[in-house]
Amino acid sequence: MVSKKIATSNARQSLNSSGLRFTSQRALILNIIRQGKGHLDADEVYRQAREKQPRLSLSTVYRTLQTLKRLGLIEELHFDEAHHHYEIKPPAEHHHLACLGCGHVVEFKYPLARLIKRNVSEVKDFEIINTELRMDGYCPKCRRSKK
Amino acid sequence: MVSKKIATSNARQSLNSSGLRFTSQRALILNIIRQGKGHLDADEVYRQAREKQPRLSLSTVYRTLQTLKRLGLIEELHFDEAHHHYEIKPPAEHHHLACLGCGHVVEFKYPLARLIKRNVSEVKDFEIINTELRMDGYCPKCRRSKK
DNA sequence: CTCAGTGCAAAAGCTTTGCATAATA
DNA sequence: TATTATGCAAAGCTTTTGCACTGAG
Repeated sequence: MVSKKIATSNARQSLNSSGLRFTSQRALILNIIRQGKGHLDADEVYRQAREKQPRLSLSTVYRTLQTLKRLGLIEELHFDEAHHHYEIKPPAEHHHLACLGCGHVVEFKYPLARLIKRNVSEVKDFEIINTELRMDGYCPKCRRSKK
Repeated sequence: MVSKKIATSNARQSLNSSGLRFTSQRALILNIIRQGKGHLDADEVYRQAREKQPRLSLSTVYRTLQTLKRLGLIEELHFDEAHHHYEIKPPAEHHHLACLGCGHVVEFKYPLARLIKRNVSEVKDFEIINTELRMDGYCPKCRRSKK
């Protein structure tokens, strides 16, 4: 996979230029999130990571997630549940719709921040850093079998 | 306060018609959330509730929050932090913009669900139950004093 | 009178932290 | 070699649960 090597060297640069170190653990965790279908929580990252590095610890996962988040390499999402989810920070603003029936998560792009900033007076003078839209509902399949 | 008595009897009806009971604890907790400026987390509700009912327990707060949420009387919000926030469920769809500098939260109304459902093909066939938009950024004041 | 709700205490997640050891720059 | 990062174990928070007792309907 060509893009993986490029992405890895980008991550190395991001880390080094912040005075941080590029370790095998950080590379592994980043790759897991990059390839992760859907959105992974810390424990899922941990489980997948241990398949490659059995001695890796859960604390390292948590610390790495925070580091990567701080560097802007990944994004932290807040679902309904009690824990956080992570995904690679995408170039375009995008959002999430989760089915309450089957748990399936649909992603879609939509330039909301721009729209809101233009149309909502309370927001006009803010500098928007981050935008997260989360919707819940029922997908067609689950809607049918709901009752 | 006139509206309080009305709201209380509404809550009583909501509870009773679901086979649930209207207790002093539930009334108290609901009133605290109703009058709460901003968005309260479970512990803040607990602290305020104990001023009136010192023997009230934290478990009751959690159980009541879930009950009220299930009844649609309050809404659960997911901020950046590790715990949830609650507010009275407003009639119109509204959203939140939090300043990363001073923590101030601005609320604004905007009919997003309708808009998204109309404009995003991936969403068209879903039955939307809940929509939450959260944005972070810097308010004019904090933006100035940021550097 | 009956069953749902409460208080208390204990347990169960998820996440963070202290410290000695290992590894990067 | 000088720090930064890791692993391990322990602690910290938020939230949930079991059970006997209380109280609303």
